[in-house]
Amino acid sequence: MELDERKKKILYAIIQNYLETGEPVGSRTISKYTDLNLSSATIRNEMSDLEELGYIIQPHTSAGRIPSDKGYRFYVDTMLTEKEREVEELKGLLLEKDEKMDTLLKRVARVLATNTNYAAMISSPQYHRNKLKFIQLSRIDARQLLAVIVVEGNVIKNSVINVEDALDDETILKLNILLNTHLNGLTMEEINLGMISAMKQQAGIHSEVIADVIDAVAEAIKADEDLEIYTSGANNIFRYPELTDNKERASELITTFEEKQMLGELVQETLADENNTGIQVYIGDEAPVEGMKDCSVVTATYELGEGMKGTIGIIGPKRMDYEKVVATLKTLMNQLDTLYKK
Amino acid sequence: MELDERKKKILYAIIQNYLETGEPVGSRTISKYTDLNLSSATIRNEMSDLEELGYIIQPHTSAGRIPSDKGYRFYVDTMLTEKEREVEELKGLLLEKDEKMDTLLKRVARVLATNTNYAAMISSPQYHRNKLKFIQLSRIDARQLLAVIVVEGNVIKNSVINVEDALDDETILKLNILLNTHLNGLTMEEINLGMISAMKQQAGIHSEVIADVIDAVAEAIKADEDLEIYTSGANNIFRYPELTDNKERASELITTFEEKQMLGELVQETLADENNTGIQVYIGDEAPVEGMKDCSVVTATYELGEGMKGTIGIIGPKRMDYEKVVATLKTLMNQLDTLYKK
DNA sequence: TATTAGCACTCAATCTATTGGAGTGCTAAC
DNA sequence: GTTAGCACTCCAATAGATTGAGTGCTAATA
Repeated sequence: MELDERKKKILYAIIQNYLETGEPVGSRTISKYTDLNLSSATIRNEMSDLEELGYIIQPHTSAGRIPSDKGYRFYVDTMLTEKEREVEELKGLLLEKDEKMDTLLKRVARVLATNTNYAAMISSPQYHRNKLKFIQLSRIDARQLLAVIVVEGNVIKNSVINVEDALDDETILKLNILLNTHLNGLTMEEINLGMISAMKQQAGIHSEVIADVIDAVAEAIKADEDLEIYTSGANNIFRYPELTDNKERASELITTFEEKQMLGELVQETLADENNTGIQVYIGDEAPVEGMKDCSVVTATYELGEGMKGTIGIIGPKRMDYEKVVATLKTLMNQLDTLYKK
Repeated sequence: MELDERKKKILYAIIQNYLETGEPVGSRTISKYTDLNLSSATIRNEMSDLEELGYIIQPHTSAGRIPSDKGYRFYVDTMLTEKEREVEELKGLLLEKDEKMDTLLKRVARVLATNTNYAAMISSPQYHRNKLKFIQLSRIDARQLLAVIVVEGNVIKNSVINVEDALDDETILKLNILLNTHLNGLTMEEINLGMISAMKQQAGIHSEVIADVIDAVAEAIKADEDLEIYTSGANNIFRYPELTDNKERASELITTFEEKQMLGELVQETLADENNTGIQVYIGDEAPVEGMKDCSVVTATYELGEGMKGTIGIIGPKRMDYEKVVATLKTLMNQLDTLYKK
């Protein structure tokens, strides 16, 4: 048995109705709502077929039908290809270039959450492909050095290095030159261990101290450790009884938002997806995050200049307003894009 | 009518029983549990008095009694003065000096939450009294300067400054000297506007550019904006039906944990309390945070070296195990103290 | 005078029918 | 292939009935 055109229409109508009401939908409703001009009995037959095909589910005998994950998948796929709802206005978002990265991201998360009434997350941009722009060691103390590393896009990292023997100004100057000549202009990936050991050799005399220093610098350079994730609107899950009626589940969800590492997987997966059409939808089990089996997740990859990629995600119930969410995300991406071009 | 010794004993017993069970406690229970050897009828009379005095409440006729906020207050006060439960072990906390501040604080929050089964928060230490240790401007680009500010205790702040006209190395050197001679060794509070304008004057020639630079430095120095607050265990509220049965309230609480600014007030209030015995208990309305009317909050001020003060808080239901929480907090403070002394 | 036993009363919580209605599946007719 | 009709199912809501923990009051007791 295949999905003919009529079945598709009916399935679409069922899901749309369910998204609106959150209640199981019966044959009579569809018979009246759609312009198919079919009696409820006919719809019933078709629904029976759709259930057999796995697109819809009956919570119990004598109840209407609700979409299965497969059904949602059908809906999302056809929706994304066929419809192109004009982009909505994003309320309350004013982006300014000078804003600091973290406050900007926090604000974006909040605006997304309040505009959609779902939970929102946003990851700080990863800058793997970016070039090292500036390295500097300074002495702040007899026994302490400060390493400042600046990457293109003005991402800055600091690291305090404890040294056993005091270094004189000249040594520090030499080290600075050594570091900059070797490393400047390189991307994170181009810096390898061989290079570092070569530098250690060149540094020669103070090898003990210098090894420490270079190690610390290498440590500071490692990018992946500062994948920051900001969330907002976790409280929105309380709007959807199917997510909060079971307290275990609710607690699990809240934990996921609070202990953000788990969301990290979502970020990785979204970024990894190469044939990236921009927006991805995970329904139920499809999401790579434990404890989101009852949710749907819509993610998007944003870009703030070359190589500065991050992930945005909206987490809500399966019956979320996919159209609106997708439209909202698209608006946002546009805004972030213009922001960078300014 | 006053609280005689017997009434106190009964009240104490009622509250303790309620803390254990979470159920309204009746006269018969008290009659059996305590060693007062009084019949339930007598207890009833006493309870009637206690209710009149406002220490306990009857949720409805023919129900047992539960403590009022005033009752809790009595309990906490007598408990804190009389009992000194030996300090419990804190499971899973290994503090190391070299750990970065933010990961340290996150871990402390998590350990507190898992040890107590309540929600925990911890604020980054405020360093008002700390001295400026090191300031440096560097050029990272024709049009961009990087300001690095280090404060005693190795708190580091960066700020990228855009300048219209390129500065030559000499100017930057001069600026560095100017900044360091004027500001080094000063506390945040000792730096005032008069001083800054004096510096602007001295800088003289490049006044336009220099004004920008000094403004940016002043901006970066402002301490209050980086009051970071870390939370953990928000999900624990689901353990206590009285906090989550009403979804509105639950949602409000979760929001408070997620949007951490509100917790900031708690931090301010705790730090402000001068006659600080170390640990404070807020019951219901007493807490300065909206949306915690059904909660109790236990806060403590920790100190990591002179002037580096921060706030720890445990948020749970009113019927929390105050003794355990207080003991746990005390252990923690000890550990933080030893950590600093190392 | 303080304490207690005894009893009537109250009220939330729990259980048990009972009912109404939304919805289905099936069959027979169109 | 479509539809009307009907018996059937099952949830959800409602209304009693029942239970039990707990109270307040009174009268007896130490």
